[in-house]
Amino acid sequence: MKSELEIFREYIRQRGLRRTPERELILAEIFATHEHFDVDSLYLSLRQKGIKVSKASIYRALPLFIDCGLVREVDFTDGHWHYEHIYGHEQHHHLRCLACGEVLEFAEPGLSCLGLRLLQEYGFTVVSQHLDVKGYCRACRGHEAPAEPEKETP
Amino acid sequence: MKSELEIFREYIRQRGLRRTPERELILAEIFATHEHFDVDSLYLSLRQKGIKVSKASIYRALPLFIDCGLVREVDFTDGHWHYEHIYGHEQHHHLRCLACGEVLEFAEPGLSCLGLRLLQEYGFTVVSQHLDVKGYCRACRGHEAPAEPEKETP
DNA sequence: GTATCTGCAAACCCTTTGCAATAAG
DNA sequence: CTTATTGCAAAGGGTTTGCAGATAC
Repeated sequence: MKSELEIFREYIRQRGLRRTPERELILAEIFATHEHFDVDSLYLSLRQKGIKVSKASIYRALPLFIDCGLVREVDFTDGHWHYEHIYGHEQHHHLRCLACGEVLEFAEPGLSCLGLRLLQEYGFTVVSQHLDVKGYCRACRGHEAPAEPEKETP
Repeated sequence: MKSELEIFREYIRQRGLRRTPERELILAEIFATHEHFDVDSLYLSLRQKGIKVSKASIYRALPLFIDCGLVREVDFTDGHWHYEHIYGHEQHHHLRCLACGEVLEFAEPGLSCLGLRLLQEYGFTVVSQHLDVKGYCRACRGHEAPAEPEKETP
């Protein structure tokens, strides 16, 4: 299996873009980080390692990583984007606790045939699918009651 | 079945908030509108009817509607939030065309038992779940090829 | 009467962009 | 050499907030 760096260099070459240390340092940091990140946390963790890259460069590099399928936008809950690296990571979805903000990942194999169904039924070609579940995690359950019980058909 | 206005008034009363014409006009407009909206379109459609409500009031009213389960945030694709009214509307998910931006709705009954599974497996109490699918609609299919074919396990 | 709500405009904050200097190919 | 990229700082744009006046209750 190719490394993320190889994937990225191939993408860069194909597009006639330029291989720069900044982009590769940012990419390395993204894949060194355990999970979700945002621009600010990424910027800070680079700085803490003594790597000086401007936020502008991070903002300009992210669309490239997304475009070549290494990274995806996850959510926009706090008024800014959160991202995660997806290459080499099982397809998964997210549980977000409304009380503590914790994010859990889970798999939903039942969705594997959804793409085919959407193609047949709507002529829609699926590129990505993500299930976003909000609620209360085990620790917060009871402490903070949900406003309304979930209903399938209100 | 209670009307959205009744739901909202009950919510307002319970919280000791105040029933104002502005909030109810905004709510009425949201439910008069066919589907998805954003703050700007809502503001403009109110204005076109000669209803003067400030954007600040809209921004301050939306969290209330969301909190009482009448409205939900849908996505943040264009750099700002989009919303939809959900009360009295079948639970559904979204297909977003990456080429033309069109949004289709579809049902996924297979997810109806997900809540129970997440509760058993993770102790997670589901409040809401939304499946966000990106890809290319029938009209755009072929015109603009997806960057990477979808893979279940990369 | 008192506390909430509205409208206005300014403040906020994340993100984008213009520009000159730098560096990749 | 030519053109993409970087860093800086300023601009952008949706959202939030402070404040004075209006208004529910």
